[in-house]
Amino acid sequence: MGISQTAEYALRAVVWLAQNPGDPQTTQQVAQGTQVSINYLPKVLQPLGRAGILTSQRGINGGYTLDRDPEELTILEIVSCVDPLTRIKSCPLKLGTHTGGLCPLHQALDDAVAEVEQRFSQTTIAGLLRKESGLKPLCESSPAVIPINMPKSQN
Amino acid sequence: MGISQTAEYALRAVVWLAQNPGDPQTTQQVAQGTQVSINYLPKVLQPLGRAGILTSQRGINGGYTLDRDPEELTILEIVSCVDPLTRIKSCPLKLGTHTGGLCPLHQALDDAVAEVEQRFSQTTIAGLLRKESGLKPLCESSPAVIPINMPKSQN
DNA sequence: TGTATTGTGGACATGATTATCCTATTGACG
DNA sequence: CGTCAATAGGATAATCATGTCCACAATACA
Repeated sequence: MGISQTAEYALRAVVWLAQNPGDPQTTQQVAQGTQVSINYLPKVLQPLGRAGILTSQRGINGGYTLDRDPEELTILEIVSCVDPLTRIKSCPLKLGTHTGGLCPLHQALDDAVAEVEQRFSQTTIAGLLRKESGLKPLCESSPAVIPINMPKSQN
Repeated sequence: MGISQTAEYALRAVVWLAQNPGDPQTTQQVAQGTQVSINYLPKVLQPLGRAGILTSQRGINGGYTLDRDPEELTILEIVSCVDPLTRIKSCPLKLGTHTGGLCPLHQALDDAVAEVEQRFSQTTIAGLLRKESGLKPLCESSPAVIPINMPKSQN
Protein backbone atom coordinates (compact mmCIF):
# COMPACT_ATOMS: atom_id res chain seq x y z
CA MET A 1 0.00 0.00 0.00
CA GLY A 2 1.17 3.46 -0.76
CA ILE A 3 0.63 6.45 -2.95
CA SER A 4 -0.22 5.71 -6.58
CA GLN A 5 2.16 6.38 -9.42
CA THR A 6 -0.21 8.91 -10.86
CA ALA A 7 -0.37 10.88 -7.62
CA GLU A 8 3.40 10.75 -7.34
CA TYR A 9 3.73 12.15 -10.83
CA ALA A 10 1.22 14.90 -10.20
CA LEU A 11 3.05 16.00 -7.09
CA ARG A 12 6.40 16.01 -8.83
CA ALA A 13 5.01 18.05 -11.67
CA VAL A 14 3.42 20.62 -9.38
CA VAL A 15 6.63 20.98 -7.41
CA TRP A 16 8.47 21.47 -10.66
CA LEU A 17 6.07 24.16 -11.78
CA ALA A 18 6.33 25.85 -8.41
CA GLN A 19 10.08 25.90 -8.85
CA ASN A 20 9.67 27.57 -12.22
CA PRO A 21 7.09 30.23 -11.55
CA GLY A 22 5.99 32.57 -14.26
CA ASP A 23 7.26 30.82 -17.33
CA PRO A 24 5.25 28.06 -18.92
CA GLN A 25 6.93 24.65 -18.85
CA THR A 26 6.36 22.38 -21.80
CA THR A 27 5.47 18.74 -21.34
CA GLN A 28 9.00 17.91 -22.36
CA GLN A 29 10.53 20.20 -19.78
CA VAL A 30 8.36 18.90 -16.97
CA ALA A 31 8.85 15.30 -18.05
CA GLN A 32 12.61 15.65 -18.05
CA GLY A 33 12.72 17.52 -14.80
CA THR A 34 10.48 15.09 -12.98
CA GLN A 35 11.51 11.87 -14.70
CA VAL A 36 7.97 11.10 -15.76
CA SER A 37 7.18 9.56 -19.11
CA ILE A 38 6.48 12.30 -21.61
CA ASN A 39 3.63 10.20 -22.98
CA TYR A 40 1.86 9.76 -19.70
CA LEU A 41 2.43 13.15 -18.16
CA PRO A 42 -0.35 14.96 -20.05
CA LYS A 43 -2.85 12.43 -18.73
CA VAL A 44 -1.74 13.23 -15.23
CA LEU A 45 -1.84 16.99 -15.65
CA GLN A 46 -5.25 17.28 -17.30
CA PRO A 47 -7.26 16.78 -14.11
CA LEU A 48 -5.11 19.39 -12.39
CA GLY A 49 -5.95 21.78 -15.17
CA ARG A 50 -9.65 21.17 -14.88
CA ALA A 51 -9.38 21.72 -11.14
CA GLY A 52 -7.83 25.12 -11.73
CA ILE A 53 -4.53 24.20 -10.13
CA LEU A 54 -2.58 24.85 -13.27
CA THR A 55 -3.12 26.50 -16.63
CA SER A 56 -2.16 24.95 -19.91
CA GLN A 57 -1.39 26.98 -22.95
CA ARG A 58 -1.02 25.64 -26.45
CA GLY A 59 1.23 26.87 -29.20
CA ILE A 60 4.62 28.48 -29.21
CA ASN A 61 5.84 29.47 -25.77
CA GLY A 62 3.02 27.44 -24.38
CA GLY A 63 3.14 24.90 -21.62
CA TYR A 64 1.92 24.48 -18.08
CA THR A 65 1.93 27.16 -15.43
CA LEU A 66 0.98 26.86 -11.81
CA ASP A 67 -2.18 28.80 -11.28
CA ARG A 68 -2.31 28.81 -7.52
CA ASP A 69 -0.29 30.36 -4.73
CA PRO A 70 2.04 27.62 -3.50
CA GLU A 71 1.50 28.92 0.02
CA GLU A 72 -2.13 27.92 -0.24
CA LEU A 73 -1.77 24.80 -2.32
CA THR A 74 -1.64 21.58 -0.34
CA ILE A 75 -0.55 18.07 -1.16
CA LEU A 76 -4.07 16.97 -0.37
CA GLU A 77 -5.59 19.04 -3.15
CA ILE A 78 -3.25 17.60 -5.73
CA VAL A 79 -3.69 14.04 -4.57
CA SER A 80 -7.45 14.53 -4.48
CA CYS A 81 -7.45 15.47 -8.15
CA VAL A 82 -5.85 12.31 -9.42
CA ASP A 83 -6.27 9.63 -6.74
CA PRO A 84 -8.47 10.74 -3.85
CA LEU A 85 -8.06 9.28 -0.39
CA THR A 86 -10.95 6.94 0.23
CA ARG A 87 -12.40 7.54 3.64
CA ILE A 88 -14.56 4.76 5.07
CA LYS A 89 -17.97 6.23 5.66
CA SER A 90 -19.97 3.11 6.42
CA CYS A 91 -19.05 -0.46 7.15
CA PRO A 92 -18.16 -2.12 3.86
CA LEU A 93 -20.00 -5.30 4.79
CA LYS A 94 -23.38 -4.40 3.52
CA LEU A 95 -25.21 -6.14 6.28
CA GLY A 96 -28.18 -4.75 8.16
CA THR A 97 -28.47 -1.04 7.73
CA HIS A 98 -26.90 0.33 10.83
CA THR A 99 -26.85 4.06 10.82
CA GLY A 100 -24.53 4.31 13.79
CA GLY A 101 -20.78 4.61 13.49
CA LEU A 102 -18.21 2.23 12.16
CA CYS A 103 -17.26 -1.03 13.79
CA PRO A 104 -13.93 -0.93 15.63
CA LEU A 105 -11.98 -2.45 12.74
CA HIS A 106 -13.13 -0.01 10.13
CA GLN A 107 -12.96 2.85 12.57
CA ALA A 108 -9.29 2.07 13.10
CA LEU A 109 -8.68 1.91 9.38
CA ASP A 110 -10.52 5.13 8.71
CA ASP A 111 -8.67 6.87 11.52
CA ALA A 112 -5.45 6.11 9.71
CA VAL A 113 -6.75 7.56 6.47
CA ALA A 114 -8.05 10.59 8.35
CA GLU A 115 -4.62 11.12 9.82
CA VAL A 116 -3.02 11.07 6.39
CA GLU A 117 -5.68 13.43 5.07
CA GLN A 118 -4.94 15.79 7.93
CA ARG A 119 -1.20 15.71 7.27
CA PHE A 120 -1.65 16.24 3.56
CA SER A 121 -3.98 19.15 4.14
CA GLN A 122 -1.35 20.85 6.24
CA THR A 123 1.56 20.39 3.89
CA THR A 124 1.81 23.15 1.33
CA ILE A 125 3.94 23.18 -1.77
CA ALA A 126 5.60 26.36 -0.57
CA GLY A 127 6.43 24.60 2.66
CA LEU A 128 8.25 21.91 0.77
CA LEU A 129 10.25 24.43 -1.22
CA ARG A 130 11.24 26.33 1.90
CA LYS A 131 12.51 23.28 3.68
CA GLU A 132 16.25 23.16 3.82
CA SER A 133 17.10 19.52 4.22
CA GLY A 134 20.20 19.76 2.10
CA LEU A 135 18.18 18.45 -0.81
CA LYS A 136 16.00 20.54 -3.02
CA PRO A 137 12.55 19.02 -3.52
CA LEU A 138 13.13 16.96 -6.59
CA CYS A 139 16.41 15.57 -5.34
CA GLU A 140 18.66 17.46 -7.72
CA SER A 141 19.18 21.14 -8.19
CA SER A 142 19.59 20.92 -11.95
CA PRO A 143 17.66 19.07 -14.62
CA ALA A 144 18.79 15.60 -15.48
CA VAL A 145 21.55 15.35 -18.01
CA ILE A 146 20.13 14.41 -21.37
CA PRO A 147 21.99 11.48 -22.90
CA ILE A 148 23.44 12.14 -26.32
CA ASN A 149 21.94 10.23 -29.21
CA MET A 150 18.67 10.23 -27.40
CA PRO A 151 16.11 8.20 -29.38
CA LYS A 152 12.85 9.86 -30.29
CA SER A 153 10.21 10.52 -27.69
CA GLN A 154 11.70 9.23 -24.51
CA ASN A 155 11.12 11.22 -21.45
CA MET B 1 -5.89 5.85 -2.27
CA GLY B 2 -6.70 3.51 0.54
CA ILE B 3 -6.32 0.01 1.75
CA SER B 4 -6.50 -2.73 -0.87
CA GLN B 5 -9.42 -5.10 -1.11
CA THR B 6 -7.17 -8.01 -0.32
CA ALA B 7 -5.92 -6.41 2.89
CA GLU B 8 -9.50 -5.58 3.87
CA TYR B 9 -10.52 -9.18 3.38
CA ALA B 10 -7.55 -10.48 5.34
CA LEU B 11 -8.36 -8.23 8.27
CA ARG B 12 -12.02 -9.21 8.27
CA ALA B 13 -11.11 -12.87 8.21
CA VAL B 14 -8.65 -12.58 11.07
CA VAL B 15 -11.17 -10.70 13.16
CA TRP B 16 -13.68 -13.40 12.42
CA LEU B 17 -11.28 -16.12 13.47
CA ALA B 18 -10.43 -14.21 16.63
CA GLN B 19 -14.13 -14.08 17.39
CA ASN B 20 -14.35 -17.84 16.99
CA PRO B 21 -11.32 -19.08 18.88
CA GLY B 22 -10.59 -22.76 19.17
CA ASP B 23 -12.86 -24.17 16.52
CA PRO B 24 -11.72 -24.27 12.90
CA GLN B 25 -13.81 -22.16 10.56
CA THR B 26 -14.33 -23.41 7.05
CA THR B 27 -13.88 -21.18 4.04
CA GLN B 28 -17.64 -21.09 3.76
CA GLN B 29 -18.13 -19.99 7.34
CA VAL B 30 -15.53 -17.26 7.11
CA ALA B 31 -16.79 -16.14 3.71
CA GLN B 32 -20.34 -15.81 4.96
CA GLY B 33 -19.33 -14.12 8.17
CA THR B 34 -17.10 -11.59 6.49
CA GLN B 35 -18.98 -11.14 3.23
CA VAL B 36 -15.99 -12.08 1.16
CA SER B 37 -16.29 -14.15 -2.00
CA ILE B 38 -15.86 -17.79 -1.16
CA ASN B 39 -13.78 -18.19 -4.29
CA TYR B 40 -11.31 -15.51 -3.49
CA LEU B 41 -10.97 -15.96 0.25
CA PRO B 42 -8.53 -18.91 0.14
CA LYS B 43 -6.18 -16.83 -1.96
CA VAL B 44 -6.22 -14.18 0.70
CA LEU B 45 -5.70 -16.56 3.59
CA GLN B 46 -2.84 -18.55 2.16
CA PRO B 47 -0.15 -15.96 2.80
CA LEU B 48 -1.41 -15.62 6.36
CA GLY B 49 -0.97 -19.35 6.77
CA ARG B 50 2.56 -19.30 5.47
CA ALA B 51 3.34 -16.45 7.84
CA GLY B 52 2.18 -18.54 10.77
CA ILE B 53 -0.69 -16.23 11.64
CA LEU B 54 -3.28 -18.91 11.11
CA THR B 55 -3.36 -22.65 10.64
CA SER B 56 -5.31 -24.36 7.92
CA GLN B 57 -6.49 -27.91 8.31
CA ARG B 58 -7.89 -30.00 5.51
CA GLY B 59 -10.48 -32.70 5.70
CA ILE B 60 -13.46 -33.23 7.92
CA ASN B 61 -13.70 -30.73 10.75
CA GLY B 62 -10.98 -28.75 9.04
CA GLY B 63 -10.85 -25.06 8.38
CA TYR B 64 -8.85 -22.06 9.50
CA THR B 65 -7.80 -21.36 13.06
CA LEU B 66 -6.02 -18.30 14.38
CA ASP B 67 -2.59 -19.36 15.47
CA ARG B 68 -1.53 -16.25 17.31
CA ASP B 69 -2.52 -14.52 20.51
CA PRO B 70 -4.83 -11.68 19.44
CA GLU B 71 -3.25 -9.55 22.13
CA GLU B 72 0.03 -9.71 20.26
CA LEU B 73 -1.30 -9.71 16.72
CA THR B 74 -1.37 -6.31 15.06
CA ILE B 75 -3.10 -4.94 12.01
CA LEU B 76 0.31 -4.19 10.59
CA GLU B 77 1.33 -7.83 10.55
CA ILE B 78 -1.75 -8.85 8.66
CA VAL B 79 -1.53 -6.03 6.17
CA SER B 80 2.15 -6.75 5.65
CA CYS B 81 1.35 -10.30 4.63
CA VAL B 82 -0.93 -9.43 1.78
CA ASP B 83 -0.25 -5.82 0.78
CA PRO B 84 2.75 -4.34 2.56
CA LEU B 85 3.04 -0.62 3.16
CA THR B 86 5.64 0.78 0.82
CA ARG B 87 7.96 3.08 2.65
CA ILE B 88 10.00 5.44 0.52
CA LYS B 89 13.63 4.66 1.15
CA SER B 90 15.28 6.71 -1.55
CA CYS B 91 14.09 9.37 -3.92
CA PRO B 92 12.16 7.65 -6.71
CA LEU B 93 13.73 9.85 -9.34
CA LYS B 94 16.78 7.82 -10.07
CA LEU B 95 18.99 10.79 -10.57
CA GLY B 96 22.51 11.08 -9.24
CA THR B 97 23.22 8.71 -6.45
CA HIS B 98 22.69 10.77 -3.38
CA THR B 99 23.13 8.80 -0.24
CA GLY B 100 21.71 11.50 1.97
CA GLY B 101 18.09 11.61 3.02
CA LEU B 102 14.95 12.17 1.04
CA CYS B 103 14.01 15.39 -0.62
CA PRO B 104 11.28 17.35 1.20
CA LEU B 105 8.47 16.06 -0.99
CA HIS B 106 9.24 12.41 -0.54
CA GLN B 107 10.12 12.93 3.08
CA ALA B 108 6.64 14.32 3.64
CA LEU B 109 5.06 11.40 1.80
CA ASP B 110 7.11 8.84 3.67
CA ASP B 111 6.32 10.49 6.98
CA ALA B 112 2.66 9.86 6.28
CA VAL B 113 3.28 6.20 5.52
CA ALA B 114 5.42 5.92 8.64
CA GLU B 115 2.59 7.35 10.68
CA VAL B 116 0.18 4.76 9.33
CA GLU B 117 2.70 2.02 9.96
CA GLN B 118 3.07 3.20 13.52
CA ARG B 119 -0.68 3.22 14.08
CA PHE B 120 -1.14 -0.20 12.55
CA SER B 121 1.67 -1.63 14.67
CA GLN B 122 -0.08 -0.41 17.80
CA THR B 123 -3.52 -1.72 16.98
CA THR B 124 -4.01 -5.30 18.08
CA ILE B 125 -6.85 -7.58 17.10
CA ALA B 126 -7.67 -8.08 20.76
CA GLY B 127 -7.89 -4.33 21.13
CA LEU B 128 -10.51 -4.18 18.39
CA LEU B 129 -12.56 -6.92 20.01
CA ARG B 130 -12.43 -5.22 23.40
CA LYS B 131 -13.62 -1.94 22.06
CA GLU B 132 -17.18 -1.24 22.97
CA SER B 133 -18.40 1.15 20.37
CA GLY B 134 -21.88 -0.25 20.32
CA LEU B 135 -20.91 -2.25 17.25
CA LYS B 136 -19.05 -5.50 17.33
CA PRO B 137 -16.10 -5.58 14.94
CA LEU B 138 -17.73 -6.99 11.88
CA CYS B 139 -20.76 -4.78 12.21
CA GLU B 140 -23.21 -7.52 13.09
CA SER B 141 -23.22 -9.96 15.95
CA SER B 142 -24.66 -12.82 13.93
CA PRO B 143 -23.80 -14.21 10.51
CA ALA B 144 -25.63 -12.82 7.56
CA VAL B 145 -28.94 -14.39 6.75
CA ILE B 146 -28.57 -16.77 3.85
CA PRO B 147 -31.18 -16.09 1.16
CA ILE B 148 -33.34 -19.04 0.29
CA ASN B 149 -32.91 -20.50 -3.16
CA MET B 150 -29.31 -19.45 -3.07
CA PRO B 151 -27.66 -20.22 -6.42
CA LYS B 152 -24.55 -22.38 -6.38
CA SER B 153 -21.30 -20.99 -5.12
CA GLN B 154 -22.09 -17.52 -4.07
CA ASN B 155 -20.45 -16.28 -0.98
C1' DT C 1 -2.63 33.62 -44.13
C1' DG C 2 0.57 30.12 -43.50
C1' DT C 3 3.54 27.37 -40.65
C1' DA C 4 5.82 25.62 -36.79
C1' DT C 5 4.90 24.65 -31.94
C1' DT C 6 2.43 22.85 -28.29
C1' DG C 7 -1.42 20.74 -25.53
C1' DT C 8 -6.05 17.72 -26.15
C1' DG C 9 -8.41 13.68 -26.58
C1' DG C 10 -9.19 9.16 -28.25
C1' DA C 11 -7.67 4.46 -29.47
C1' DC C 12 -4.98 1.05 -28.11
C1' DA C 13 -1.32 -1.90 -25.45
C1' DT C 14 0.43 -3.64 -21.18
C1' DG C 15 0.47 -5.05 -16.41
C1' DA C 16 -1.35 -5.64 -11.75
C1' DT C 17 -5.21 -6.57 -8.91
C1' DT C 18 -9.29 -8.90 -8.13
C1' DA C 19 -12.13 -12.72 -8.93
C1' DT C 20 -13.77 -17.38 -10.66
C1' DC C 21 -13.44 -22.19 -11.36
C1' DC C 22 -11.50 -26.69 -11.73
C1' DT C 23 -8.43 -30.46 -10.35
C1' DA C 24 -5.29 -32.32 -7.00
C1' DT C 25 -4.11 -33.20 -2.38
C1' DT C 26 -4.71 -33.78 2.44
C1' DG C 27 -7.00 -35.50 6.55
C1' DA C 28 -10.67 -37.70 9.41
C1' DC C 29 -13.42 -41.45 10.09
C1' DG C 30 -15.83 -45.58 9.17
C1' DC D 1 -8.60 -49.04 2.65
C1' DG D 2 -12.34 -46.28 0.87
C1' DT D 3 -15.00 -42.23 1.02
C1' DC D 4 -16.30 -37.78 2.15
C1' DA D 5 -14.92 -33.07 3.64
C1' DA D 6 -12.07 -29.59 3.19
C1' DT D 7 -7.91 -26.67 1.68
C1' DA D 8 -4.04 -25.97 -2.05
C1' DG D 9 -2.80 -24.45 -6.26
C1' DG D 10 -3.03 -23.60 -11.18
C1' DA D 11 -5.52 -21.78 -15.31
C1' DT D 12 -8.30 -18.38 -16.76
C1' DA D 13 -11.23 -14.19 -16.92
C1' DA D 14 -12.57 -9.39 -15.79
C1' DT D 15 -11.42 -4.98 -14.33
C1' DC D 16 -8.62 -1.10 -13.47
C1' DA D 17 -4.16 1.48 -13.40
C1' DT D 18 -0.55 2.61 -16.19
C1' DG D 19 1.60 3.68 -20.39
C1' DT D 20 2.05 4.54 -25.69
C1' DC D 21 0.83 6.60 -29.89
C1' DC D 22 -1.50 9.39 -33.23
C1' DA D 23 -4.66 12.69 -35.42
C1' DC D 24 -6.52 17.09 -34.23
C1' DA D 25 -7.05 21.81 -32.43
C1' DA D 26 -5.22 25.99 -30.80
C1' DT D 27 -1.71 29.51 -30.46
C1' DA D 28 2.15 32.53 -31.66
C1' DC D 29 4.70 34.54 -34.98
C1' DA D 30 6.32 35.82 -39.49
